[in-house]
Order: sequence, then C-alpha cells, then structure tokens
Amino acid sequence: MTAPKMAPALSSGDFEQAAECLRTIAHPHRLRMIQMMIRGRHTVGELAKACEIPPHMASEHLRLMKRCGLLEGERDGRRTYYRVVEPQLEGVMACVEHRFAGR
Amino acid sequence: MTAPKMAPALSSGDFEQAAECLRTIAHPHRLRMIQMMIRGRHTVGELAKACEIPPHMASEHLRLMKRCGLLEGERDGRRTYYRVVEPQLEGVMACVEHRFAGR
DNA sequence: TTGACATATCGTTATGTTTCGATATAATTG
DNA sequence: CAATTATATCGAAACATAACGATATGTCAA
Repeated sequence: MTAPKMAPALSSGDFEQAAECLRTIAHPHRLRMIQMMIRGRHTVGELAKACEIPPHMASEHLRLMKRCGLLEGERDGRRTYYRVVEPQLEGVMACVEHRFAGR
Repeated sequence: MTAPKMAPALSSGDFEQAAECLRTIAHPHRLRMIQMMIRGRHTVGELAKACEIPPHMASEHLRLMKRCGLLEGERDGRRTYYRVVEPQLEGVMACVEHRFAGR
C-alpha cells in the first residue's frame, strides 16, 4: 500500500457510468429483486411472484440490470436463475437497509 | 441487543422511498456534488463550477436532493452552503468509489 | 408432435425527468 | 437608490423510462 484510503478521483465518465447503474437499481421492484438475489440466485418466476408482477415484466427488469453488469443469468432447463455479480451492490443494499431499518 | 444483524424486512413503501432517493442521486452532476459535499459544505456557485453547469441548474439539482432529505442548505449572506445530512449517503458514495477506483 | 410452461422480446402509450431561457428574489456594494 | 452578485423558480421543449398486451422463443412431458 502506498497511501491509506485517499478518496479516488473519479472521471466524468465514471460519474456517468455510476449514474447509469444507480438509475437502473432505483426502482422498487428491482430493489426487492436485488435484495433477494444477494441472499442467493432466483428464477424469473420467483422474483416476479415476490414483486407481484407478471413474469414478462420481471424478465424486463432483469434484462436492464444484466445490461449494466449487475447480474448474470444462467439457464437451467426452462428456468433462468439470476444472481448478483457486482460486488458493490451488497454495500449499496446495506446502506438502504440501514436507512430504512426501524423508522 | 436482541439478535445480531438480521436482514431487516423492508416494506413496499420502504422500497418506494429508497428507489426515489436512489433515482435522485443517480445523475452524474449530482454524484459529483455529493462527493464534494461529503468532504464539507459548498456553495451553489462552487458546485456549479465543478460540474461546469450554470448556477441555476446546480440550484435545481440541489433542490431535488434537499427535497428527499439528503441535503440541507444554510444561507450566509447571499450565498447558500449545502451539506449532506443523510448519513448513509457516504456509504453509497464509498461503494461507487470502490466500484470505479482503478479500472 | 402437441400442449403446457418459463422466459424473452416488441411496439405503443402513458408518465416522468432533464435542460434551458426567462424571470424573480435576496443580499451586498457604490 | 441603482447596479451587481448569488440563488431560486417557472414553463416549455426535448428526451428517457415504465407498463402493458401481444407475440415469440425455448424446454419439457405425454
């Protein structure tokens, strides 16, 4: 280690990308899905049921999150299991949970 | 303490509110402003200059973030100093920085 | 192969957000 | 008071996103 945790300088492009990721997770159903997937992989149907939305809409939400590198999907027979692949997502979700725990 | 950190159950309303906050910070200029304000309070003009946008647009971004409880503004003469008042914002920003540090 | 199930995509409509110029308010200086 | 500086607000235009029904694809089981 050369220097202890200095705040890293982020480029405009970084802020753009970060904003895109945050915009993508900034949806109530998508947040619920992320919370579930942090604990383990889930099928489209399971996530749809938990959010009380039609499966084809869950599929669309998952596509958006996959598109910006937050998730990966793995097909198993006629199901597709989705899981979180962006490690920082857990930290963001923890902040959300702290913010709303017990108010 | 009754039980060690169990993942808290969030209501639909919580997810809605969380989504609203995240949508609000999910903008490149607003993220840059937040990063600056985590280190200390800043005037509208300072934030506008850093983002290379006209002051009246910075003012609008600040209004949105204030509206959902992330910031407070304090007038001093003809300037207004804004600062972060939502503690979890620092954690979210740290995740963003980790995600984009050195790629 | 037919039918059922699980997921994915498409096109449209509705809704929300961003940006910008214009204008307004507020505080300071000459 | 008049001019200047710093912020704030308003309304419209441009742009982006969400939700929906319809439809398509992929997989399995009888």
